[in-house]
Amino acid sequence: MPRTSDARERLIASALELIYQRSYAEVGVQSLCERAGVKKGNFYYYFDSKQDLLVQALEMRSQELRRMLAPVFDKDVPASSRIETMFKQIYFDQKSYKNKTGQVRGCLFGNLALELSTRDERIRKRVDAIMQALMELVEETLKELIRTGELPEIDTTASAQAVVAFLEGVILFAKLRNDPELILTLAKVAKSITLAHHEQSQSFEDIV
Amino acid sequence: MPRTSDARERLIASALELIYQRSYAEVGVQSLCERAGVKKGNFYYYFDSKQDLLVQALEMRSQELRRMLAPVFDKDVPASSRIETMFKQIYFDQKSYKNKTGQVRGCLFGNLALELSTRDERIRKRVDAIMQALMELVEETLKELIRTGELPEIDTTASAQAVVAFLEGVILFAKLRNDPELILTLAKVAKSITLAHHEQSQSFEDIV
DNA sequence: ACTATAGTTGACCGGTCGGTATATGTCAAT
DNA sequence: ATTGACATATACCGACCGGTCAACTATAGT
Repeated sequence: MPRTSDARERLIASALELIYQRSYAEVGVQSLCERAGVKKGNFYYYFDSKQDLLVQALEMRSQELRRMLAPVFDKDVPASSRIETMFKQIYFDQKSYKNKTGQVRGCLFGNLALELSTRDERIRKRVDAIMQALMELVEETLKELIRTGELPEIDTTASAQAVVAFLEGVILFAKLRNDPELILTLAKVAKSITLAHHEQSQSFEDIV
Repeated sequence: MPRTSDARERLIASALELIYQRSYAEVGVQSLCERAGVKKGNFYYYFDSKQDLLVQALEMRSQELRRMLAPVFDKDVPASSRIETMFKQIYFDQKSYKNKTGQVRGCLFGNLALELSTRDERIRKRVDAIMQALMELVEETLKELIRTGELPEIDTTASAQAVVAFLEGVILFAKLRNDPELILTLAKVAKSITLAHHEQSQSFEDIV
């Protein structure tokens, strides 16, 4: 039997929209249903719980992220500009949302990481896995730069971690200031992060 | 007439504890009162609203932060090691909390920045101001390093911004992984961030 | 001892929370 | 035409939400 209802999809879309803009705790099942045009009793036909909906919405959104980042980390874009391009891509994303709604909503995964990491182990693990996947894209890029001699032999895992942490921090500030331009301003700093690890406990003079 | 009750202080302490560990939306006035040993009706004798309590708690916590960071940014610690020392200090803070409770709680201001920036303008402004103050400590450090020739002439405002953004990103990951060691690992990357801005649109080779 | 005020209390408000139970409507394959 | 899965709807649960209020008690300063 074919699916004949898109209520599930509408609920996931509503969850993505509302939880992204507000927060998980602040968005009730009721408002989710209202936005999706679904009666509350019907909600639990499609999802075991509010948490279950979030898990499935997270899956959807992580695929969106993958799709958005695919051209950025594609083989035909030079490795040396991928990370900066990623920052720019995220900048455009945040900016277009601000143009629509007046608000910078930040990174859904970052938002949920801080809201739910200490409260919901299942969500924590999913968000962690998504971040891990992003880090692997960055790490692959770094490895390629080492292969081509554009980067020295550094700890690619730690450096990729640092780049993604910086990205999340930058997005946090963009949300706090409600100013997407900040992402663009700080994007160029990102590449310097990759150079830190092989310098160990060097003083500033040694680097300069 | 002198103050004869510490209920206000107990409520603020409870708010700091509970909101830090859970989130603003998830912690109700009721649970706040239970922890502080105060009846709910009494809560509104001391605070206009739950939001009002958070504002005042934020004030308290920002003073704690200032006190915690004062020795780090003191004149008798060399400017070249202040930023790294700040990371270490925050590492110890997060680690001691994890030893007590089993959880990395992250940065209260970062948590609230992501949870409430789009929802509560008053809180947003307060958190922004606190972040700004931290950035100024970092910026003063950078200026001193330039004065002593340990750093080239860079855009200190943007670099300080980048350092604090990185810090917040690192803390976010520590919370997501529930692993404070991450802060220590990534601390050494911080200094390289300050070197990025005067490199403009340089390629990786130019830096290496 | 009195009194003004600081502090406390419990009952109550309308509304929402996540979740459940159950009856019914819809449609395709047999 | 009947079956059975898909799908929707209504009504309800106890608990909790942030917030209000009038009545009360405890105490410090006189």
